[in-house]
Amino acid sequence: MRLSKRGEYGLRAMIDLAEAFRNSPNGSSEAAGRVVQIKDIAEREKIPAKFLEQILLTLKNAGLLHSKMGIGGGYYLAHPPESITLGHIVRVLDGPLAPIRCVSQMAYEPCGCPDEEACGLRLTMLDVRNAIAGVLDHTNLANVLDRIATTRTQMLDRTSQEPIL
Amino acid sequence: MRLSKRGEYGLRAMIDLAEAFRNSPNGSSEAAGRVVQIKDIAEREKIPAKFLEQILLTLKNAGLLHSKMGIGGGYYLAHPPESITLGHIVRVLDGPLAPIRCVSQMAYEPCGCPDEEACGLRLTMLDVRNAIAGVLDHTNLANVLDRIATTRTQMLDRTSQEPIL
DNA sequence: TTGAAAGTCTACTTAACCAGTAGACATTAT
DNA sequence: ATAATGTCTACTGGTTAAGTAGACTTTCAA
Repeated sequence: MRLSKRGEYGLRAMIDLAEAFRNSPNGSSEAAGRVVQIKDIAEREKIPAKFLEQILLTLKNAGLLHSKMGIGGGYYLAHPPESITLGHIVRVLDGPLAPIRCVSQMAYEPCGCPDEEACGLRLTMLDVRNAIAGVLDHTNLANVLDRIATTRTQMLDRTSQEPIL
Repeated sequence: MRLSKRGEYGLRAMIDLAEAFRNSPNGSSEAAGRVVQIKDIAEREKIPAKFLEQILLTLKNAGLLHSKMGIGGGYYLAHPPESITLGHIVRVLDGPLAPIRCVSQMAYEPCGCPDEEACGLRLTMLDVRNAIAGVLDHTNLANVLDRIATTRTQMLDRTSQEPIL
């Protein structure tokens, strides 16, 4: 049930880019203030730059990122963080979420058991698929950013309160 | 997010053995009537016998199965179907359920991000891990058998009613 | 108009892992 | 004894994961 490094790095990079998006002055042109270069992401997230390059390119070809070439260029989100789900990112980089193909929505294949409808394994794996998709398809980049922020705040609250109590 | 063939075959075999367990006369000795031979499972479930051999051995060494050697021997569940979860089986054959190790209960490893507590990826992957474990650790072999039975019944109901309506 | 700084694209590499096969061995019932 | 079973270990061929390399293109700015 593993997420590959591709998937992991891709998600980290997208979160990084979502932060840039949010921090960019609004009202500015599409790319301005939101472009981030591969090497900056690679450095911050500790990802091999050449590997990240491929990953971002894949994400771009899938329509999740836009890019600007040349000096001052880089990558930026193709859509606001609210409308990019982690499920989408993972599917692009790691393929179907389903543990076995006979319960996959995006890459269904019959598994060859005599009766798929009444296959115990299939029914359970469908639950697993739905559980995974339930999380990943309902979490978008904005949710992730918010969660980081509130977790940080909670931590600050705790440390500032402890000495008082 | 894939389940390996090892995992898939192992689950199918365990469900097969659970059926044998349930069909065995109760009150009989531990093994009697419940032993099933590798080649029978392999045939029914269309699994390469030599591969299945390894899988069952692994499951035995993990304490989920018992076996009887020699003529008339075979494998049988070490515990009643109610007390063997699919989560346990999958962990034995495929390792941790968690998508990344920094959210794994059975094989935790730090992922090296500056602040694990406030890592957005980690928080979301923890949700995913919990979603998977929620299904797999709360589904046991008896649940699977019951579900197969009720699904079959529903199908029969449908076919017998359709001509009437 | 040139060159440096970015992304683009394709091929390659190395190691690990997956799925399966092979075969010698141990145990048990008849 | 011997045939039917499980036990154990090694091997293999193919695929994938993770990363590296390098030539190419586009853009900006001096």
